[in-house]
Amino acid sequence: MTVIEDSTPLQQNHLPDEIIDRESEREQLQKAPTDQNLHIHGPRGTGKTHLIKKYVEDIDGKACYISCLEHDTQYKILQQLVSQLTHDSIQTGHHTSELQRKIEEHTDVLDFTVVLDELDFLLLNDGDDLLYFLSRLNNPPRIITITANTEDLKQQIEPRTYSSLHPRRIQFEPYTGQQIYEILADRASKTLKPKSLHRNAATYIASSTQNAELALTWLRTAAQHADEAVTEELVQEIREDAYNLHIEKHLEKLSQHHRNLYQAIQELSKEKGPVVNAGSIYQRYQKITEERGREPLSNRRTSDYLKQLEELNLIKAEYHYGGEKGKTREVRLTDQADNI
DNA sequence: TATCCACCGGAAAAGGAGGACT
DNA sequence: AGTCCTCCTTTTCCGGTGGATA
Repeated sequence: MTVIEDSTPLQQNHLPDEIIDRESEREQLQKAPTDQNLHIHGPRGTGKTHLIKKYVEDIDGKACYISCLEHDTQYKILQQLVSQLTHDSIQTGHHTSELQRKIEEHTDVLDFTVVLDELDFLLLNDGDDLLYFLSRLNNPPRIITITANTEDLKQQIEPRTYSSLHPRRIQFEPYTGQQIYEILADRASKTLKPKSLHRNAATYIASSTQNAELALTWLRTAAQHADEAVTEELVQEIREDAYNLHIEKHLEKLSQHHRNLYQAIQELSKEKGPVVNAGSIYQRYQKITEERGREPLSNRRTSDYLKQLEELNLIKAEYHYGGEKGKTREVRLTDQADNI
């Protein structure tokens, strides 16, 4: 016995045609002049990527969507751009300027949009070289940047880049409990048998998180476990599972080393309390990695990886520059109490 | 006043994969 | 096939941080 009628709309990457409660943002997006660059900022799970992907579908063919989580250097993004524009794949080994020239050939004759999602991961590695290059072309493409951590691009990039980019900012606020409730109810109506999502269950989820992605993962997990209906008890029962699944989904996109690091923090915070410092994390990470028969990365390298986990909001870190604790950072896991 | 803590984070360098040319 | 180029990933090196302690 299952409560699921049509599992498609429940799946992780499903993009429903209608977006709930993002009317004003959608309007801002559609009404912005097409030569105006945009910077979209908002916490995770507020529908930024979702809305942009729909937008890209609407103006089909004229936009390149690139996630800087996967393509985190200027070079990789240039490769992506060239291969999307020319429809064939580019290997490594080329000169950056050669790729830039190819892109320039396209911009000269074609107006198109470049969407850079998760921009923080590019800025972390390569700074703003790519943004500078794109914005200073003769006939620059329209640039839409999306980030969860950089509210104001001006703080993060060179003044000369900012002045040629000069993006209009579109801010996504966290969903309210009411909105999360509506999203859940809507999704349930499309996927579950009638009346199988209890009102209290949806209310419980909606009062626990403002992150729509997490809320939907939660609903999905509950629906898969449900016999007759998704009840409040069931939703409470699987709370932990749903959250872990949500985390796993993010970690999947990263490397085994990231996962080992995360596990190290998990273990340590279970043993010694929630706050752990970077040194002990590294030691535990080494142990875990060696036990799996792999060579651990250097301390310096994992320091960068920790930063990436932080950017993804999987951990929180507090930096100390000197003082009684020396120069270090204290790390703890982001948990549901943080209302992500 | 010198030294210590504990590790951050920038810079440089090493090693590797792939392309272009001879 | 060999050489030289490119960029990517990772390591190595090291200066720096500011209160606590001797």
